Amino acid sequence: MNWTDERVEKLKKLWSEGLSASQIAAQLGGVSRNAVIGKVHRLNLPGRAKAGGTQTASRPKRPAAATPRPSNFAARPVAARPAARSAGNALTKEEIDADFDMQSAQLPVPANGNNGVVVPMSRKLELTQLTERTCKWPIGDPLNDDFHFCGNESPDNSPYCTYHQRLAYQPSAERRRMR
DNA sequence: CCCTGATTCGC
DNA sequence: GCGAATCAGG
Repeated sequence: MNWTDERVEKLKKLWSEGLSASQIAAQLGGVSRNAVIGKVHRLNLPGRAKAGGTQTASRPKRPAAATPRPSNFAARPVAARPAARSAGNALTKEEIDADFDMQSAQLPVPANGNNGVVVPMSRKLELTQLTERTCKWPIGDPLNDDFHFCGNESPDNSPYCTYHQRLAYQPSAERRRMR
């Protein structure tokens, strides 16, 4: 992926809006957060420096000049993220609509802290802190300001935690029978 | 451990 | 110029 004018422009925009480097990288697609940060520096964009000026006491700069990286280093898989998230929001409208529908039908189950089932405790995550490992189950009205995501840990690459996974993947037939 | 940005330096 | 590796901090 190369830095086209459009991509640079978007980078500037998102960075100025305060999004984190990893979030920007996710939206641009095809780049790591390191790439974003590196680019930000090269563009001389204002970083997120600590005001005041104490920066960070003694920083030994870079320790070793001796073979930091082995030459037989194989590139990491990096998230094989096909940039499924186009531009704008992390979740497409379709995804939100579908999730929201299921939520309306099933969520009202109370947590009553007991036994093994139940995990309806959310971490009230903001959209900007969702990662590959956080449950992306939406909670609340997206139009409301108390809207957030579950955010509990989800196994491997699953978009949902184990609790919401079951709700999400129930065939509508079974759902109806349960109800 | 998760995340954040900052820096260095081989490519 | 690019960005992975690394560092430093929350």
